[in-house]
Amino acid sequence: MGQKEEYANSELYRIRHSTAHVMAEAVLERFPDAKIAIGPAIDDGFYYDFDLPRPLVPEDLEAIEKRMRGLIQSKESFVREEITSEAAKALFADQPYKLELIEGLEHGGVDEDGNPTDEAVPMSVYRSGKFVDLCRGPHVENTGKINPQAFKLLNVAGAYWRGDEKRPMLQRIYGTAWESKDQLEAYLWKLEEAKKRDHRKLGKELDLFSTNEEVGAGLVLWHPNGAMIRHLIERFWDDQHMANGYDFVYTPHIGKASLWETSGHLGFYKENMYAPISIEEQDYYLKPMNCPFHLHIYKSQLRSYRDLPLRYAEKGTVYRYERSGVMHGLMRVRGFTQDDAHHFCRPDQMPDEIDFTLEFSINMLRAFGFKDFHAYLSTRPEKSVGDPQMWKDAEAALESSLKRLGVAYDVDAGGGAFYGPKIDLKVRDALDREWQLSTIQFDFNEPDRFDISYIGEDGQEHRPYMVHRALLGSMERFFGVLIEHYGGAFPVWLAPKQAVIIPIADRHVEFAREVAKRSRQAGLRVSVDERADRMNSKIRDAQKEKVPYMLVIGDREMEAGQVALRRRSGESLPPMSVDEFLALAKNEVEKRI
RNA sequence: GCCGGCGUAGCUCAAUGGUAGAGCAACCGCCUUGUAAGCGGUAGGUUAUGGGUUCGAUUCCCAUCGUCGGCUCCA
Repeated sequence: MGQKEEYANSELYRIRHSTAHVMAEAVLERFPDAKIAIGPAIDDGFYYDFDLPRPLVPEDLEAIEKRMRGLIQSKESFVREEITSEAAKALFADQPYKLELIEGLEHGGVDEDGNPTDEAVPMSVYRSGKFVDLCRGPHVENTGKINPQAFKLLNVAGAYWRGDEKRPMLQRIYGTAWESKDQLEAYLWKLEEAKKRDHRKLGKELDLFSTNEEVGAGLVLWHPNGAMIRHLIERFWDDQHMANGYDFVYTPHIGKASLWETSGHLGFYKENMYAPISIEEQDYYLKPMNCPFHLHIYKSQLRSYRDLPLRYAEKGTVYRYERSGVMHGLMRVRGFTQDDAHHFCRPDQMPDEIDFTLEFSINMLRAFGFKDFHAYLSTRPEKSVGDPQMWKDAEAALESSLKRLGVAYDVDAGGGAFYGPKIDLKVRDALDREWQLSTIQFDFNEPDRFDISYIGEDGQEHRPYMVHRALLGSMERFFGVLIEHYGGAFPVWLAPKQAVIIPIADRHVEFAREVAKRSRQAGLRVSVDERADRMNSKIRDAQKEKVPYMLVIGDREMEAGQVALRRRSGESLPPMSVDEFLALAKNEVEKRI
């Protein structure tokens, strides 16, 4: 959070906030009847929300941007003025959104950034040129401090007034602003890079997955290449779980209404569930979660304290009704497979169990090339179920595990689910973007609802702790993140095709097939490009497919019984024997590079 | 769900109120090739779907589906 404050006090923050004001001034010139809402600085830029007489088009943005440059040239000073609420109301008499903000400030309430404030705040306005805005500041001295070569308006989007979907929809203009032209260009370059790595684009180019209008939105078809990667991920996942004390379970995709009544989902999660399927006068629901089934497996027999901890793992496919506008490639879908598990343990085992789970989670993610983690610890909200002491113990266990493992974390006080505190783990990818993957959540609700217990040393029934956890999150989302992290150039151990063997002329095909056969026997996924094309063209195609190894075979290699290895990096290695190549590949597969 | 945009061949894109065109890919043929595109040919589209306006719609309008940028949501 220190970082946040640092940013809020930086010159860059002032530049961005000031650029937002200049933009609002330009918009008001163009649309004198515009109603202005709020316009803060954000990470990488700024925005301003407007209520306008018509939708903005790209030409508007160009014109506004041009006018902004003019306003910047005139070096208008930003002048701060303290003001009474009466004066403010008079000043903004025809600006209903500002009036609402003023009222909010009068009573405490919500400030410009949407953060609650407890007490009346002194009101201030900032003037620059003809524009005056209710604003806490700070700003740069004058608009000339904004580098006209270092800002850009990016796009227009809808945004609810005050983020409330029951309030009016405004038009939000997003922009970015920097101190220098170079910084702006670096930022725009990063956006371009991100576009190139977009998993939806790469998914098509590398033939990894698709969705289909007729199948339905948010329902993913895994093509052979994507499915191979998923299989390899799952195989690794299975091995790790087997080696770490998990039991595998399988459970159905639907369950009777009564199951979801018991679990409580029909009470608090129904709007995210698919409508029921009715048969023999019973309603069945597609499962949005796996836990009720796992709870029944737990309940299927009497449990002793000696049986615990129990860890039930399942790559469970769930279906959730996501509103139509929220779907996004593989990141947000309606049908997805969670790498789910539920742990049941005694209170005395609980801290160790959390330690184990967090460490296991981090090790799992590390295996896929993620190095930077950031955790969010969410604690008890106002409305919650369960014994407050259990909450405290659980929160303490989560926090001490984070500390022990040295994971950087923020505390989201009161941000937990009503049924228990949790840790969410975010990873940072190759482009410094954060993605939420793992989650470790206590549940103080379902054990009660299903009335699960174990017999303790004392011969009495006790309620176990229950923890939900997903390490990768879901196969879909994890795959999406992985695609973007590697930019489609998967490490050798995950590459759907690890090597393409490229015979230069037809007379080399036979030897190429021999090399392919030996490679397959050694466990590699290879193919021979037997097309009647030039070697150059075959290399080009293999590069585009991002195949890690290209083995070129011509007269020289055939005579010497060797292969010429070209890596997708462009690096060409001196000719080597097939065995040498296989040893090299084996080594890189094992190292997971 | 909401605001706005988009939907033309497998892919990337072009064009028009008078029933659509290119490159790549595919297929066929020639070439037998040395580290990112050899040459020629063939085939491929009810312009997302359903309505409407019009003499005529792929183009204009409406709805639906899908999708993109956001918002809200993601117990």
